[in-house]
Amino acid sequence: MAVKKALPPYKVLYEQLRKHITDGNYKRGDILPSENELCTTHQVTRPTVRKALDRLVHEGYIRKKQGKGSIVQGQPQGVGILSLSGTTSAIGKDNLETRIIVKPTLIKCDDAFGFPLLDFEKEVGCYRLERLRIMNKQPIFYDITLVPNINLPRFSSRNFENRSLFEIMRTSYQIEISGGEQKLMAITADDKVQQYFNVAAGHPILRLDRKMETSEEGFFFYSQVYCNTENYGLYGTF
Amino acid sequence: MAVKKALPPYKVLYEQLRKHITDGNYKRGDILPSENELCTTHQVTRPTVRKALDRLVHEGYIRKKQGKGSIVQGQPQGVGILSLSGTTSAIGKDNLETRIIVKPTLIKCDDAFGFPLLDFEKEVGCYRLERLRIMNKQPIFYDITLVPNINLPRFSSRNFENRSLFEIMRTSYQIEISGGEQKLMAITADDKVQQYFNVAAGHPILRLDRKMETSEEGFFFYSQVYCNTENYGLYGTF
DNA sequence: TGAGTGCACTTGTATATACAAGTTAATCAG
DNA sequence: CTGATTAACTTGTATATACAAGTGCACTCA
Repeated sequence: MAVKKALPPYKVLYEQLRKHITDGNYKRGDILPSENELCTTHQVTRPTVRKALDRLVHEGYIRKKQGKGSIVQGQPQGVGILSLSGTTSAIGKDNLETRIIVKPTLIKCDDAFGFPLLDFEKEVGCYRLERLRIMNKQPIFYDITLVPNINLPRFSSRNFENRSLFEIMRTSYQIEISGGEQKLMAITADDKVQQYFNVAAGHPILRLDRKMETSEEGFFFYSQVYCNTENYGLYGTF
Repeated sequence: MAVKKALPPYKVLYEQLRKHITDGNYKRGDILPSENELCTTHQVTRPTVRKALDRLVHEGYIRKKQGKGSIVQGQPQGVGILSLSGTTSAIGKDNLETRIIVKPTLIKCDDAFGFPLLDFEKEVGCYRLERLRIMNKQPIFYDITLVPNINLPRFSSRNFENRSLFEIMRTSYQIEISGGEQKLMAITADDKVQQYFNVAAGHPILRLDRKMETSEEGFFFYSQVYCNTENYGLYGTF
């Protein structure tokens, strides 16, 4: 039970380099130590080093160039669709305000925005919360989130204002989002959305239904995001 | 100029296996020949075979299970945003028809759907083509593509019907899409789009502006995709 | 018969080595 | 001083080999 299996060397190296990048020890544009250097400093052979680097490349942390080296790219952006790109170029994070419309409430449901729920998820129920994200006094996102009621201590009483769910999951529960599925569509605003976004009837809205996979085997959560892309498009890299 | 560089063995094997999967010779659930078998049949060593398989895993064509083998997953869904998920679950590829509306034409432009063009791209001009993708007799995508006029032999005369640009790039020019940026928004159909999609005025449309990076240093291409998501949502994994 | 053991097969990880190919900077000839 | 060559680096690809670890089936023994 909970046997702490030693990480293979290539994963150790991967985690270490990754941390250096996310911590900012290596900045965008920096060149990582060469593969041979990493070999000697970590006492492994080149294929092992390359395996770690391959992973960093794949995830967008670094870029490699033959004859040159491994160039740090920085934090990969837009795993899925996360960041915003506005007509005004520079938008501080400070201008993004998050308001809770409906506090986390335990409900029973059979389906999460088109994604079928597992039997045990139906059984334990899900926390449901609604939030509105406002940028420069303008509502941009309205989202509904469903989180299955597995053992997440004090979940319903946590403060979700101005903190992303992803961040809470990671810092409070050591759960990371490892991937997911999403479905996108353009719709016209219904009454509720019209009101939240303060737009006219028939206004085009982007809707995003997502199922998030996590590092916790068998734990998923779900969200439905409505986005007013009139002034701010959804931006992402892939 | 245009030296036909021989593909390295691992890429040859990758292409071959990939083709077998996309052609349906290997179906979902099938087990690929074991790594050692592939070694003998292709006269390469295991690391080489594994490199090809790693790539297929990464792209979602196969899944590997230690002690068992390589299990075919089928067509990968949504590298970036590509595939479709309809209300009807099973949609054969056969039902997706691609029609060229405007054949590749060399034009000069300063800007590609919001992405600034490099100086040399402005100088050499771009091929522009327009396509309409039709599924079950219903137009789903309308896209405009801009490809800078670098040396791509016979580009303008190639057949783009029912073949993705990505595929042509890969097989004819050994150019792979390594990533990119995209911007998403919901809009209402303008006159042209209304006509192509045969929808009413004010119909919500999803617009996707993309800049594609390639394995060829400094070579990008651009597309603007209009999507009628009324019956088929855009589906992707991340 | 039935449960358990072991073997043969699979993929996972790692070493050691070799050469090809691209980049950069120093060196040398003019 | 300028320009071409060279040498020393970098990553890319490939071989050959070894053992660990997970899976599944056939065989054995109670």
